[in-house]
Amino acid sequence: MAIFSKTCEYGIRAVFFIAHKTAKGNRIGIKEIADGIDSPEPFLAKILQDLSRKGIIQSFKGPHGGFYLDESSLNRPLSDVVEAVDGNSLFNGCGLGLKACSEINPCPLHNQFKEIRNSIYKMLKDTTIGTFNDELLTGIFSLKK
Amino acid sequence: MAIFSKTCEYGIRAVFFIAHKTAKGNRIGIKEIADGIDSPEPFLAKILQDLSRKGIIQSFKGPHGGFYLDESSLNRPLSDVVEAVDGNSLFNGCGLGLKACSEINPCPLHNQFKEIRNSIYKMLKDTTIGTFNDELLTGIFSLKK
DNA sequence: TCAATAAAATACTTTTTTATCTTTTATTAT
DNA sequence: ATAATAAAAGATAAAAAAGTATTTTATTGA
Repeated sequence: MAIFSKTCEYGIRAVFFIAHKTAKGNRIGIKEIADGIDSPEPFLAKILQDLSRKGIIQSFKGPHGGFYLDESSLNRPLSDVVEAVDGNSLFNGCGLGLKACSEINPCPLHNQFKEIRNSIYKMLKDTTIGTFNDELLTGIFSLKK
Repeated sequence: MAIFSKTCEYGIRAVFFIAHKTAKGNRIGIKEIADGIDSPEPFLAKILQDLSRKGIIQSFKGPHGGFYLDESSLNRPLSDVVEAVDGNSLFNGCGLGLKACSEINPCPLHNQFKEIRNSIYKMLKDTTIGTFNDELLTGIFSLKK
């Protein structure tokens, strides 16, 4: 098992890619994004449509249309993307799958998981969609392969 | 998305349950385990057969048969259970799903995920199947609901 | 207005995960 | 030996996730 669903992995890679490709007000098409992050195009289209509907990214139809990010979207934490796609069970669900697990009715690993969930949440909250724009321009980070 | 698959959640809950129910040399049947951890019985049977085949737990057929744990199984780290069921991608896979992600070809979140994976691994390595036997006897921990 | 462009929406297929059901094998006690 | 017990094995089924294809809507520029 991976931490995120495939949908979420593609979604995060896509928002990073869109961020660094549309830094100066332009837009980018689904084909180029899918190619840039090595994902199946029609599947990614659905993911981005969903993120667009939820206001996480922006889009525009027609010629010279495409996906882009406005200023406030660039500053969104990655946790918003994850929550939009995978929900918030990663941040507050029980590690052993118990619905009623809580401080007063804990599973054996309750406290251990609380720490881990918090560190995942903190990491995603402290990283914005635009965080890596500079580094992506220099090519030191990979979003495909 | 949860951290573990359903299969793995049931597996971990089951080994904890078997550990505390068979502390004094006896065995426990699949029905009682499924009931004790609130899991679908035939599905759990599959999981336990697999764990038994892999030597993570022990079993015995026939009257008074059932599942149990020998001394060395009780001292196994939980990471062995997780690895047997979900594989080791949780411990060494890329958070963004990139096959070739590594120190020399990192994804943007490579270092952040390394820390998180390490803390998950450490937690599972430091916890053995028998770790909670005493606490489970007192009923302070829940394995169902 | 019309053709071209590109995302949105919808419907569908495949694969994987989760779950169930049936038959077989091993063991015990009578 | 035989009947009862309980896990092992195998075959199927249902649900969810991943992926594809087709049609519709919005926008632009000629």
